[in-house]
Amino acid sequence: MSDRITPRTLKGFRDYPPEKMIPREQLVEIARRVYRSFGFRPMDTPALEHLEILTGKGSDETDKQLYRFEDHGGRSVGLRFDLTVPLARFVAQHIQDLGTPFKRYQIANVWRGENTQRGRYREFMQCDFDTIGTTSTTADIETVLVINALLEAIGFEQFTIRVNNRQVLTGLLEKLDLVDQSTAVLRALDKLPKIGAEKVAAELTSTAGATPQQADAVLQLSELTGSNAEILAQLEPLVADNETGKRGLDQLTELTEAVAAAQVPAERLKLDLSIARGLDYYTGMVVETFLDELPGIGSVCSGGRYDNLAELYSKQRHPGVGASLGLDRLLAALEELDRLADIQTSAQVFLPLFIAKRRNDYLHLATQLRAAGLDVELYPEAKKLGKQLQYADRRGFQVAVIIGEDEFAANEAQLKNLTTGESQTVALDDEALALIAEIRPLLGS
RNA sequence: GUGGCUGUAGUUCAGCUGGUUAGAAUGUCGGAUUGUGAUUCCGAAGGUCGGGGGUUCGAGUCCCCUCAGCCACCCCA
Repeated sequence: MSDRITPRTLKGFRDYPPEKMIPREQLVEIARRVYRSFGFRPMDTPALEHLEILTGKGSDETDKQLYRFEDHGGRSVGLRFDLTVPLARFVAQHIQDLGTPFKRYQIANVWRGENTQRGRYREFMQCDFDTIGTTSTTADIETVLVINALLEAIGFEQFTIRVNNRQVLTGLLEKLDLVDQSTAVLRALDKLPKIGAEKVAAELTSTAGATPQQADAVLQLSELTGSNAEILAQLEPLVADNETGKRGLDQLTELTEAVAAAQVPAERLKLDLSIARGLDYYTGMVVETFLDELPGIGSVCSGGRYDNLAELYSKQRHPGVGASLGLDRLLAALEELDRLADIQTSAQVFLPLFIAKRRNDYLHLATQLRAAGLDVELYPEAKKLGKQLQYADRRGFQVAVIIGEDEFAANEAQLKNLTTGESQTVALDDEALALIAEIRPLLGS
């Protein structure tokens, strides 16, 4: 019997026991609700795609991380490593039927064979929302509003949405004749908060081939500080003689005004010209979101505008804008801030199986309560009442409905508030209406 | 992918320079208490010391490989 297989999971892949899954499902539920409230519609794509769909982009980095293999029919296939590439394929294939603007959300797992760290796994969930087929700045603005609504709905009040516009940087690079090196410049700039201006300047000269003067010129953008209005004012002379840069400035101005008009507290939106985002397909607005209480955890919601989503798969141009909620980071943050309620049950109402012979009566009552919209768990064994209540207590049930022979005889139920320990006696009519009415107020919060 | 740290009951950890049947706390289960849940008391189960190989009279302890976790680089959610 020693040749039994050791139970284990692959590196970077995780099991989700109920105590992890319950807050996870709650977050996903919140995200869905917020996305829908802005009119985004659900969609999904297969986990597995033809390899050339995924490798099309050709970046070495994604190529290294891609899970790839041959399927049973000898096809080369790969697991999706993000939701953007499958969206591009989907749009190229179906946009005629969908019409534009196409607003979608997609919450699904993706896989990357990279090295693991806390909060970084090989299988993880992305919660993306995008608006495809419009270049309107209104869609950019709405993206910021969705991020704000998302974090509010999760229960955060202190967070900062940092916004930049790629065209500002692109304009500057045009002036400096560095456009060809934009990817290297972006990656260097992205490290600014981590390694500091000096090292970024060094990387700009070594990797991006900039002269020290050019590096300084690029870095001066990120040194602009002050209120949003002050930053915009300082930016104006820097982009004055470049069309691209001016467009970026105009869009940023429009965005700050619109977001304020939409009642987002002013301190939450911060123009930050050092926000770069390493991905080179962004062409307009870029956005990252930080929790003020835990800035070190990184951006919990990031995205931006891209000019041509499906260029690899279609002759048509499909501009779009969107962002992705970092579910795992957010869960890690909530855990660290001790904001995860210790709920280990799906139901709130606990029904002990007190008298074994009365099982069918309990089942009947549970059915009545469920019909009234209450979630009820009936204990499956007629163990001692103390044990059953202990089970309910440990799992975070809010109320227990206790009915023994005395109560059955008197047509009563004992309604116990498991949080306070108090009990009350409630008459048990044929439809349990009085009981239902008494349970409801106990399930607040 | 590169480099560093770590790995002992479900969980958090003890285990001195290698030395007989690997401990504690907590949790789990049972009982004291066959009608009331975080208290108390009693009892039980639970470990091939991550896995494999080697050195040794003897390895949880030393060496090698491997797997997993964490950290940095890289990249990013």
